[in-house]
Amino acid sequence: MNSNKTFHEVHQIARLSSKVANDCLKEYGLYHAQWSILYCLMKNGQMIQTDIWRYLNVEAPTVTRTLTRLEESGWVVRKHGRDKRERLVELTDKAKELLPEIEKNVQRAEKRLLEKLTETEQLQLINLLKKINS
Amino acid sequence: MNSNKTFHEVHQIARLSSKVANDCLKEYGLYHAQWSILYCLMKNGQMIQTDIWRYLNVEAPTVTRTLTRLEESGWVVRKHGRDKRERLVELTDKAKELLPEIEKNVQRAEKRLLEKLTETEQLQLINLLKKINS
DNA sequence: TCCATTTATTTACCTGGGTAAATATTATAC
DNA sequence: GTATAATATTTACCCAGGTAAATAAATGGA
Repeated sequence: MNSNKTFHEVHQIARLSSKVANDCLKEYGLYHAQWSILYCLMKNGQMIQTDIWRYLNVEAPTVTRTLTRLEESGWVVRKHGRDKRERLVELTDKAKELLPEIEKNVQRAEKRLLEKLTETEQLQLINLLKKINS
Repeated sequence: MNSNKTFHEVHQIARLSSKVANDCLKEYGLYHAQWSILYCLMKNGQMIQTDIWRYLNVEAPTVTRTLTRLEESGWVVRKHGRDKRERLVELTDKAKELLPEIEKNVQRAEKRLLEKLTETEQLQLINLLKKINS
């Protein structure tokens, strides 16, 4: 009985979350899915596309499309590696310069998203989500 | 510090959630957003579109598009009311007949989504999500 | 060596979220 | 009564998720 409407509540929070994220990224011309890839590259350095979509847990075509946009807007470059099937993705200088500032903005936005919860509840939430996704 | 990566975790659970929902709706030719509207109509009876998007907390054009698909596939009908701006939406006989069975399927899918959590944790999660969305 | 299989990426097409602007109708103020 | 404002819906166009199938390159086995 208690699982009734789970989909609905998850759906609601997901839309709210991407709205808040998109909002704080707007001034940089970025969207939340683009940010998630840039964040990934900032923490891991050069990656091939397969690394990215496996880490983010999305499908390969989704990453292809988003990377195309990120390349067009000058946030990443893609090179061919020794294995010519792979594409090596890395941040541009513009990205390396701006990302730390953007990260701070995103962290503030995350705080706003959770501001109705106490510190304890915030920790509980993250842990429950991680447990489901594990 | 604890709010770091909230967007990421929420995003993950959201995709998992819609995947599980779509999967259990596949045999009826439905998608999760379509189900959410049908569920809404099943509980509330005839509604106008504004009632639907305000309840689901999405934008009007999103509901317009999804209703068009639901009408094409024979789940709902739309009529004009006394106020000619409004469109009254209601379930077809096919929908009324199948929805109770579909609801049971969806409830089972919701249980699968949460199966890694204890009963207590499931309640905690729903309550935390509701609190954020309130 | 050569053919079959695997792997990495892309293309085409579907659903579903958003915003901005257009349309049609109703409500309101003067 | 008529012009203006508000309301309900739609249209056009973004971004982002998915699947299925195509392409290209590398790997492996006979």
